[in-house]
Amino acid sequence: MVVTRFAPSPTGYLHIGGLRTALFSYLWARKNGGKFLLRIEDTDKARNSQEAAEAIVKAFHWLGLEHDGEITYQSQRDDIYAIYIKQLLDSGNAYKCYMSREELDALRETQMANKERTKYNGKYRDFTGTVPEGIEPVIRIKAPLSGEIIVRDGVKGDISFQAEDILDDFVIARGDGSPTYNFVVAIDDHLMGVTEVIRGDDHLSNTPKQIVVYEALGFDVPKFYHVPMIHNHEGKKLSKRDGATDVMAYKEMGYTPEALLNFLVRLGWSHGDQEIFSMDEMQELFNPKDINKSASIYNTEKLDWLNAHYIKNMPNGKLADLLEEHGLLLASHDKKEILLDALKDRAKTIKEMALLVNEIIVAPVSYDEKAIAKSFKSDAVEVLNAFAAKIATCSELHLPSDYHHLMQEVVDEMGIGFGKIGQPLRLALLGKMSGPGLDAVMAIIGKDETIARIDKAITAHS
RNA sequence: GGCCCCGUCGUCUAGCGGUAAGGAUCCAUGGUUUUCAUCCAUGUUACAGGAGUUCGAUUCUCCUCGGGGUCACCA
Repeated sequence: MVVTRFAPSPTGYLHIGGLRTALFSYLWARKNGGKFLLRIEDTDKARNSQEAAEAIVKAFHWLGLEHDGEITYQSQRDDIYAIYIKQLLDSGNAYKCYMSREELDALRETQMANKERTKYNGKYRDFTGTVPEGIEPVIRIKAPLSGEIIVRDGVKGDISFQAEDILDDFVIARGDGSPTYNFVVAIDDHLMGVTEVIRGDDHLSNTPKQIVVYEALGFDVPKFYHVPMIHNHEGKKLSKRDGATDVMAYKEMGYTPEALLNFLVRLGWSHGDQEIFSMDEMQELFNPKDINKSASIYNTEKLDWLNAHYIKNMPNGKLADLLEEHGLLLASHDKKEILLDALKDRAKTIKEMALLVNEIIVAPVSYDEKAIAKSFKSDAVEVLNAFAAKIATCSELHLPSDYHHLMQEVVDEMGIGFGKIGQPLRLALLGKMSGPGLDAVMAIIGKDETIARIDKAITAHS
């Protein structure tokens, strides 16, 4: 059974980087018929973990990712951690350290002055004398002082660390008794039955410490996959400014879950040349062994393209629902299908599409002056009047093709090219020179509105 | 600074000793379209540098350079 987990610290929302590791973990669990667990790393009790968890679950829900089982809150597991602290103390794998903050600071300063690595000096490791008064001791684990620690990483390969380079007897419980990160991670992953840890490679250098904990407790070490970071345009860690914002902001901006997930799954992972992945395909094809070793740069050009792709291929009913979330009520519009068909391959986001819809159903309040000067001369008025007169006499006008036939008739009768009617008509209906097919526009707004807009434009420019 | 990781078009990436270094995006051009967008076609652009190993290196090794991560009683 493959068990993965997503273990965010409660910053209050889920961002792009976190979402990607969550997605990878989710896909790998689903592919193997395993479990995808959620744990909130809130050993720092100052923050409201409940709120953070809700925000993350909400984002997962929007994207269609569901975690299995109950959410684990580290802040509620102190009694569990206490058992393991005691176990290590009893077995002699950990000890109380009475060094004061001042003494520790002084030690560091000396080491820095001597250009040495800053590390705890092991003063209380095998201490037998009398203990200082008035100090709440921290608990330190006895880490190996020499030798090699190998992290077997599924992405990067085997990585070797020398204990003397990176380890010291690090703190596993603070003076107030609360446990620290590297300690609880190992315990929780073990207790939750996590078999594969997929996380950002900023955790790579923590891993040897966690391995020390696993081994001190006699736990099996899980399989690790450290996925490279996502960088911003400057090549630095992603910050709020450049994309590490709340994932839900992408919903606000009009991106679809399909596009966002597809975009993220291809950031750092690939399956040959394939670009488009449905959720089913992702679950079928994802394998962490195909994750890249190098960091990637966050750039939304491809996200825009993917979003446009998914909008283009979306059933109209679903599209209407999404538009409704952006404040556009289309349910009662009798020409909804024509409208959506005319616009769905023109928008990069749902939000943009909502704007495009409004550009059609709301009459223009101004006209492109340059285009008016060029294409709205007296002969154009004549053509428009002829066309308006023609549609006024027709009673059954519903489809784009109905309007197209009438435009064709006018063109034929007057012996002119299509451009002679198209350009002025477009200006009259939309106020500008771009937009969807005019026959569709007219079918959407209807005969009366078409005539009204033609009259209005002629009045305004004669 | 110590330790660790990384280095193919601007960007996302394929490649796993022999390729005209492929795809996607972006950009440009052409076609389609009454317009714009879509769509289709075409095109510009990449193996960080230097030594090895080898008949042959983008691919393997080492060095340099460059970038990133991490060094807490934060997670």
